[in-house]
Amino acid sequence: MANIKDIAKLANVSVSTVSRVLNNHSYVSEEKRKVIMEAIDRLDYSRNMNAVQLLKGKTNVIAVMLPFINHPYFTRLVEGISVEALKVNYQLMLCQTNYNTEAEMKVLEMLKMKQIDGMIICSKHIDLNQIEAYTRYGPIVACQDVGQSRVSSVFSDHYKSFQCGIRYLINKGHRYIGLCLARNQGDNSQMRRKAYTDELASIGEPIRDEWIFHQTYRIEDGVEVLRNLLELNSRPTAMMVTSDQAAAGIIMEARKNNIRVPEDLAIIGFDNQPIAEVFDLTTIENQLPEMGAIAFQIGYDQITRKKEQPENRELEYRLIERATV
Amino acid sequence: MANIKDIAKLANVSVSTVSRVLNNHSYVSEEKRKVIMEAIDRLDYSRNMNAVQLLKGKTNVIAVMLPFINHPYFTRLVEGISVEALKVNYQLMLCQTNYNTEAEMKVLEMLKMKQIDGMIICSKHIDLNQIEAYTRYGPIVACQDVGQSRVSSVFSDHYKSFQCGIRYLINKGHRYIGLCLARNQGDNSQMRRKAYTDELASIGEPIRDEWIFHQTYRIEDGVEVLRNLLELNSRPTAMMVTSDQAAAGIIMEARKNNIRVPEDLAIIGFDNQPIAEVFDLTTIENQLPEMGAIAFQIGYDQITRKKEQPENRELEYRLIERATV
DNA sequence: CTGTTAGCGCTTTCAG
DNA sequence: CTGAAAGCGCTAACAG
Repeated sequence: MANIKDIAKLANVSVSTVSRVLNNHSYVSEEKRKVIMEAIDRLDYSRNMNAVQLLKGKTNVIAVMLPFINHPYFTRLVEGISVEALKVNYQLMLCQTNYNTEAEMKVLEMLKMKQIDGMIICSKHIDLNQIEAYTRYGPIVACQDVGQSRVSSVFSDHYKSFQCGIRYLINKGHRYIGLCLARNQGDNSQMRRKAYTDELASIGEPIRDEWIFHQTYRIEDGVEVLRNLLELNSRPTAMMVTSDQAAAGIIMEARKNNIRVPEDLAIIGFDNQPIAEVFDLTTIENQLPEMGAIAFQIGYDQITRKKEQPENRELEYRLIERATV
Repeated sequence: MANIKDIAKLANVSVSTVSRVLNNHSYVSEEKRKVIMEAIDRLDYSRNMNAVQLLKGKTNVIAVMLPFINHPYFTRLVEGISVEALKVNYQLMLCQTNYNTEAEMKVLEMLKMKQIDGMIICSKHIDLNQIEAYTRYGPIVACQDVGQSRVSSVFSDHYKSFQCGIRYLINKGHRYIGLCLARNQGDNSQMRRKAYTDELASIGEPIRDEWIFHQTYRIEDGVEVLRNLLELNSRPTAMMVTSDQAAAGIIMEARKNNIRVPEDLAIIGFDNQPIAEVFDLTTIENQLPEMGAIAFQIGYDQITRKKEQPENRELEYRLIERATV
C-alpha cells in the first residue's frame, strides 16, 4: 500500500503539502493540489487511520457494552446511540459481555488503551466503583441510575415506574400480584423488586416467592411463566412484567389455556416496545431510543468540549393504558 | 499518560525489555521483570493500542455492515458473529447503513484505511462490483449469495427455499397465494419474487400485484398487511411471508377479524425465529446464527492464514411444519 | 539476557 | 505557499 511519502515523491512535493491537501489545511496552490490528487489516484492511496489516531490520540470510536444484542431492549438502545453517532461521524464498537466480568473489564481496558474515546454501558455486572476508576481515561456513561458518581448516566427511575404500575393494579382492585424480573441481582431488578415488596407491604399482602420469576426476557420466557403459574394452587390475578416480550408470551399462552386477559389475569408490560401495541398491552414507556441518543450526546460532549463534569439525566416514564388491565 | 519510555526509565531498563515483558517475548530475568511490573503499576501504564496497530498493520477489529440493528434477522446474525469473534479476541464495529450508499461506502473505506481487518456484510444496497474492488484491502464476506466473485459468502438459497414453501402451499391445495417481501430491489427479495412468479406460473395462476407486499419486517407491518388484505374484493387463501415477525402480525390481526388460520388464511413465515414457535407458525429455518458464525470464520481464516481464495458456503434451509398451513 | 535503533504513517510546528 | 524535521508510542531486528 502506498503511503504519504510515495505520494509526495510521485507528485514532487513534500509530505506536509500532501498532508495539507488531504486535510484541506491552509492553502495549497491549485497546481500542486492537482498533481497530488492525480498521484493519490494513480497509487490508489488512502490514509492509514491508525497513524492518524496514534498522533491525534483519538479514534472516533465509542464502545457500547451490553450483555447480549439479541433483545429489543438493547437493540433499541443501540439504535438510539447509532443514530446520534452517525451524525457526528463516530463509529460504534459493539461489546457483548454476557454479563461476564472478564469481558466487561476488557471493554474498560480498551478505554485505557485508547482504542476507544469513550463508552456507553447498557447494562453491567461489575461494580460501579470498578468502573469509576476508569473515568479518568475517557467518558463513561451508563444507561441506568448510578447515583452520585464520576460515571455519567441517563436513566429512568425503575423504582417509581414499577411503583406506578403496581399501584395502578391495586387501584384496579388487585391484591394478588406477581412479578417478572430480568436478572436477579441486576441494579434495575433490585429497584423493581423493592418497589414490589414495598407496595405489597402497603396493602398488607405477603411476598410469595412462587409468584416471582426471573430471567424473563423473551416471548418464550413468558410462555414458560404462564405454564408455571398454571401449576400453582393459588394464582395471582395480575402480573407486573419487566419485558413486553415476556408479557406477550404470557398473553399467548394464557389464550391457549382459556385464561382471559385481563379478567382472569391482568398484565402490565415494560418498555412499550412495538409488540406492546400489537398485543394491546398496558405497559410502561421508557424512551429507550432517546436514552441511547442522550447517552451518546453526553459522552460526545465530554469528548469534544472536555466538559469534565459527569452528567446525570433522569428520563420520564409513563404508564400507557391499553387493554390488558 | 505514561508511555513505554517512562516505564523503561523508571525501571532502569531499555524500552525493548519493557516491550518484552509486555508481550511475554523471550526471557527476561525475573528481577527485571519485577521492577518493570512495579513501574507499570506505579505509573498506571497501559499500552497504546493505536501504536501497536499502526506497527502491526492489524486492528483485531472486524466491521459488520447492516441496514439497521433493530430487527431479529440482523440481531441473530450479529449474535452468531459475536460469539465467534469473542473466541479469538476480535472486536465488532457495528455499522448501521440504512441501505444508504454513502454509509455503505464509508465502511468499505474503513477497510482501505486499515481501521478494520475485514468486514461482514449482512445486507447491502450497493452493487457487488463496487464491493469487489475493495477485496484487495481485506477479506469481505457477505451473508447472501454473491455468485462467482472475489467476495466470500455464506448464504442459503432464497429461490429454492421460497419455491419449497410455495410448493408446500400448492400441495396443500392453495392456488391463491400472496407474498410479503422485505425490500423491493434487494438481492434476496428478487430471488424470492422469482420463485413466487415461477411457481404461480407453473399452476397457471396470474400474478396479482395487490397480493404482493413490501417492507414487511416487523409485527406491525404484518398487522398492516392483513388490514390491506381485508380491503380487497378477492383475497388469497395463503401468504408466503419473508419474516416471522410480519407473519405473527398477520396472525394477530387475523384473529381480531375472525379470520381463521390456517382455514381461511394459511401462512408460512421465514427464519424460524423464537416467535415462530410461540405462534406455532409454519416457517423456513435459515440457520441465522450459524450463518453469522461461519461468516466470521471465513473472514478470520483469510485474515490469519492468508487464505487468499474467497470461499462460498451454502447453508441448508428446512421447512418446519407447524400449525399455520 | 539486554540495549540500540530504525521504522510503522501521519500531522504539525517552525523556518523560509 | 512550501519543506524539513520532530515526534505520536510501540515492536523487532540486530548487535552485543
